[in-house]
Amino acid sequence: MSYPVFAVTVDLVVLTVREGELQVLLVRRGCEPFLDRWALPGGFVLADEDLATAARRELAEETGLDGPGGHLEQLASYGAPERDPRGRVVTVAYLALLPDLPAPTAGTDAAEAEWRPVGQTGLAFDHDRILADGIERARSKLEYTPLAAAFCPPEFTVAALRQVYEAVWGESIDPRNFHRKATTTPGFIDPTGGATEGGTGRPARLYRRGEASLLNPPLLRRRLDG
Amino acid sequence: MSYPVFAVTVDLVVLTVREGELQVLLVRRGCEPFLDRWALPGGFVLADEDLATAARRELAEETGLDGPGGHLEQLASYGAPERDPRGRVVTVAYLALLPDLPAPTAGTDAAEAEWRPVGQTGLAFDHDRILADGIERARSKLEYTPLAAAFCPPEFTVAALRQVYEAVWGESIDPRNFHRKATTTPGFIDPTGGATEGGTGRPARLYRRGEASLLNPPLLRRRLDG
DNA sequence: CCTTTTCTCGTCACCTTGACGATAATCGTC
DNA sequence: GACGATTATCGTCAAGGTGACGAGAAAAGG
Repeated sequence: MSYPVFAVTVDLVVLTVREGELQVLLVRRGCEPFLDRWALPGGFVLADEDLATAARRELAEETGLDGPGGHLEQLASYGAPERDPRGRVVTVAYLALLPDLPAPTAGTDAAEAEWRPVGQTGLAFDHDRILADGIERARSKLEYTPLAAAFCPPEFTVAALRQVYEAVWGESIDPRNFHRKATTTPGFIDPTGGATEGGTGRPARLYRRGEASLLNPPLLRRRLDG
Repeated sequence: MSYPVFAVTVDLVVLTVREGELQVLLVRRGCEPFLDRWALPGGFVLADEDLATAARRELAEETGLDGPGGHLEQLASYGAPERDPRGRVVTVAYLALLPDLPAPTAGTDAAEAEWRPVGQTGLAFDHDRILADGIERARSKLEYTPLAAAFCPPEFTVAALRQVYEAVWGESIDPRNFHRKATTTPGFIDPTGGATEGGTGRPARLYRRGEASLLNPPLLRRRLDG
């Protein structure tokens, strides 16, 4: 039995909240095809490597990060016959949510890598589509899981968490209602006992990410229509 | 630049509601590896074929069905290095939701294909895991989308729709509250004007699947805990 | 005609949410 | 040190959704 031969890559939709907006990590391609075009970071899966392992390796290579912070999950796979002019390539896209930590793209290779506001189009291959799918997944995940905390440092305030929601969803949220929701939904966030110092206004209590995997009840964004 | 060589397959988690319970289409393997073991139906992606096209082709081959009824979506990809002893194979799993139509597995090839209650384990490869992921996806989809109608024939009653929910979720639902929810959520179901005849009890109105892609508000199952 | 069955509609208490007022705790300035 | 600005936190209230459950409507069968 013979069967077609494929190459398999992983591509990463790495999202963070910087400067009050949702941004994505993009690299400028240094070789053909799509030379000099912006693209999602990614690379080939090695011969003896699991898909998730390849995704973690690429993420570490591009960002220098690896630790327990943030979140990485499989997004979807894309395998249209003509998506890569070099041949038959199937890519498994992963979605990463990272806090806005100091090391901005201070990794290693990846010609130039930069944080760019989402909404930029004209990416290489079918990466416009993959990015759009990743953003929608992130927006949806914030509704049903406590993963917004993956965008925050280990300890954060309710206001910081709210600003994540506002940046990812692109809509403003009432601070008082959000505070009630965040502090009363079981397993969403846990108080550390500490508080912020030195800022303007009343000091805010600090929280850690809660242990729940699902928000119950969920925190739904406003839907315009069905 | 050289890179590892892969084979790519699609595997299908085909679910239906039969005899009041959730069932999955399984085939008995006719060749090594895992000879005679139950497995999800699937096959290799052809040289010039898109992933979704391959999934639709396999679905048609195994079930004989193809029409507009039902629902097919990508589930996830699985590519552990040792998941197939023949070599490096990445599989893209698809989830199909089908009504319980007459032609039960009356397709073509696929040595023996049968509807089996979900919950059966001991499948070939990593298909236990894929099946579990598919079931969880289906349960979740029923919460946020009108896709339960994909398990029903084109025209159906509210009671039939409720029985789909009960079978997929494995819990009983109050018929009166479900009726209110199904008939008042915009875009969930649309009345055809017709009604059932000849059954026992009061005739039930018939409905078609609504045009909404998302239930708003969603229809959440009971969660034991976060 | 009466019972059984199932569909459909109502009622009521409870909870969650959106809108928004009020208080608390800090900083900067005078 | 008093005062206003700023932000965090807590309360209040009405509207809407949900769970629990009663009751009528419309058929079949004896």
